[in-house]
Amino acid sequence: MNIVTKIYSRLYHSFGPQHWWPGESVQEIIIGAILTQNTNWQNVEKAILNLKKGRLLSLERISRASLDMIAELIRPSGYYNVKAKRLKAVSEYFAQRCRCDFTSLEPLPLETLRHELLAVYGVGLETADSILLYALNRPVFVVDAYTRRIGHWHGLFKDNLDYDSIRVLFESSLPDSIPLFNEYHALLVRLGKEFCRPKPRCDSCPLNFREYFHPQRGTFFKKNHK
DNA sequence: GACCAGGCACATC
DNA sequence: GATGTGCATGGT
Repeated sequence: MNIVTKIYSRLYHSFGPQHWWPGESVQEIIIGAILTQNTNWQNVEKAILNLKKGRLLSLERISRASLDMIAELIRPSGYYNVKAKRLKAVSEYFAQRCRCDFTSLEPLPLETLRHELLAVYGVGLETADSILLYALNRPVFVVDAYTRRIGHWHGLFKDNLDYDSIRVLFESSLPDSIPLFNEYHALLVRLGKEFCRPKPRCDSCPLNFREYFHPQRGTFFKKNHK
C-alpha cells in the first residue's frame, strides 16, 4: 500500500465520511467554491444565506444582478468586492456556455472543461478543480493549502512543488474514483482544521505528527510508513 | 490585538 | 518565473 493510500485509510478510520460538499444544489456548490476562497466556511454560510434571502442563490440571477447588490449580500465572506466580480464572471460563463444546464457539459472532455474554467476571471486551479469534482462530478483531486501543508510535513513532496504536480501525485497514487477524491480532500481539510493551524498539534493527531515534526529544531524529518 | 481561514489577479523585479 | 501585494470579514 502506498503512503497516499495509507494516509487516506488512517484518516477515514479516524474521522469517518465527511459528507462533502455542503451544498443543496450544483449552483450552490459553484457559488460556494468562489466564496470560500481564503475564508472560513462559517463566513461562507452566512453569505449563502444572504444570497438565498435575496433570491440571488442562482447563477442566472447573479449574472444579471448589479455588482453592488451581490457585494452587499456576500459581505460576510470577506473580499466582497472582488468576490462579487468573480461570482458574476463565473455565472456569466455558465449562463452563456450551457444556460446552466450542467448535464449538457457531460460530453466535454475533462481537460477542455478545466481549461475553460481556468480562463474565467476569479477561477484559479483550486477553484476550478473544486467545481469540477464537487459540482460537475469529474475525477480531479483538489489540492488546497491543507493538502500542501500535510503532504509536505509527511515528506510526500517539497514545500514549493507546483499545484499540478501535487494533484498528479495524488491522482496517480489512487484508483480513479470520484467519491474517493471527494472524501480524501474533505478528510484532509478536516485534519487540517483540527491539527495543522498552522503548526502541527501533535496530541491525538491520527497521522501522528510527532513522528515527523521536530518542534525544537522547527524542522521535519522523514520516517518510513509501513 | 494578533493570527488565521477550503485563493486569485496583478504589478514589479 | 519568482516574489510581493491588495482584497476584508469573523472566529479564536
